[in-house]
Amino acid sequence: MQHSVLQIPVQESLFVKDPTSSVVGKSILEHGLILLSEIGLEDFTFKKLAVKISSTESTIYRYFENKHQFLSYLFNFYWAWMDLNVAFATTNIEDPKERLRRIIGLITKKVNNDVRTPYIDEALLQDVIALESSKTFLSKKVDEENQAGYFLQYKKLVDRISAVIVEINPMYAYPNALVSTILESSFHQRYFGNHLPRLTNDMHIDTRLEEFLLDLCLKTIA
Amino acid sequence: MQHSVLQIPVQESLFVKDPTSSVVGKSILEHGLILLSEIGLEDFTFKKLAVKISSTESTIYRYFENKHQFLSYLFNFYWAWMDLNVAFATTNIEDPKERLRRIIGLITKKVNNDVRTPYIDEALLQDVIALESSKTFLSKKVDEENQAGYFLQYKKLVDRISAVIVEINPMYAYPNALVSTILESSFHQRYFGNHLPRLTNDMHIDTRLEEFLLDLCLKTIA
DNA sequence: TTTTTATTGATAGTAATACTATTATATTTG
DNA sequence: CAAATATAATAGTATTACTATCAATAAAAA
Repeated sequence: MQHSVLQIPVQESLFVKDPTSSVVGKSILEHGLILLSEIGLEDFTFKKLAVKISSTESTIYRYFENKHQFLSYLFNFYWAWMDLNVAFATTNIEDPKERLRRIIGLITKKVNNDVRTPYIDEALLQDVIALESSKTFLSKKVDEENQAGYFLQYKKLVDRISAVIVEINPMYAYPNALVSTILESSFHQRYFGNHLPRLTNDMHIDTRLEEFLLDLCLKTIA
Repeated sequence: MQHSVLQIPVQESLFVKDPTSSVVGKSILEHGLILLSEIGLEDFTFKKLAVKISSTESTIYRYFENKHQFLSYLFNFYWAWMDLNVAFATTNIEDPKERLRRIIGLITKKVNNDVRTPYIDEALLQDVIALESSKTFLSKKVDEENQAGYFLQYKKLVDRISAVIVEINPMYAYPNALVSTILESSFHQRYFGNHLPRLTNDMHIDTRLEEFLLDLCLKTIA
């Protein structure tokens, strides 16, 4: 019996050749993610990945222009997947405050591997995105990459959550700013909790992070 | 007549040889900052900087281990300088809310070059830190660098502002988290305003950014 | 099933990066 | 003035970030 497979759509501008279209491509995704989580973007090279999957650099270059594009692919995958989860978790919930509560629950809690997406381990992906995602947009090439659609999925999610905020308080002037602030903060506060504890207040437990952001959000738009 | 010179203290772990102790060192700081602002950290190399200041790579390596350490030096300089400004702007102000207001004014508004610090142009530095600062701590070497004191000045400022929050509301559970969130947000929201406007709400004008963060802050700790 | 086409692996090569080492020449300090 | 120190010039290495070529092989079309 085969379980259902989740197809996460990623822009064509984020790859040279669709990695999901072949066995090597899927291997690049799977082991590229693992390698990234192990050594970080700075030390990550296509050469090392090639050795790991018993292939060659030139093959990997046929799928991705460079490691930055590879990271951006994962970035989009993550947010597309999260957007799907958010959409699912909020359908048929009348009360917008309850929807916001569920959304903040989703973005603050540690995720588990989604078995419906083979070759991508979401638990690993979340760690990688927490550490590396800011590097996708903090670059001199933002405008060019933005034009190419590198940040579409992230923007879509921000829009979706902003809409909930507007529903709760149509007069609030900064819904998108608030949403992108809590999304960034969610990653950074957890990271600070693990590495720079003086910059936060004991964020080891998911529920504290959730309480911090939910409280901040509700009070701000009240 | 000589105007006063501000000495900004930077940890010894952030350089090999103190760049303020020599003419070449100061030139490295001054033109390194300019070059960074022009081409960004990814394309920045000591070779390019050496050419720019008519010196050599080996000379620059005698001051900084690598470009990451150079960035961290600037990161600390910026926050030490900002901490000084915050301290100055809040002395003799009784009301903690007024102090918070002034602090948020300081961190959200565009800074001008401080003539008391030769060879460092704070206006440029702010732009560079906005774009690159996250890269100082989002790395696999955080713990090691944290141990070495790479983030001391940032932590000091967060503590100082947190103390004000605690004064306003001693019961608020997340003062440090709130402060690091607004500091990060301040940079990112302005950046989004310039490059990814869909992630924010018209943050071109300093006063809007200020209003957004002050409102968020005051309501959260109310 | 054969031919065509596309994909991969193997190999080679280039320019740039991120350094380290050596030495002659300046410059500063005692 | 001598001694110590800092710099510039030069050279060199390992790695990175690619690009190019081509033979072997797998997949698709005829």
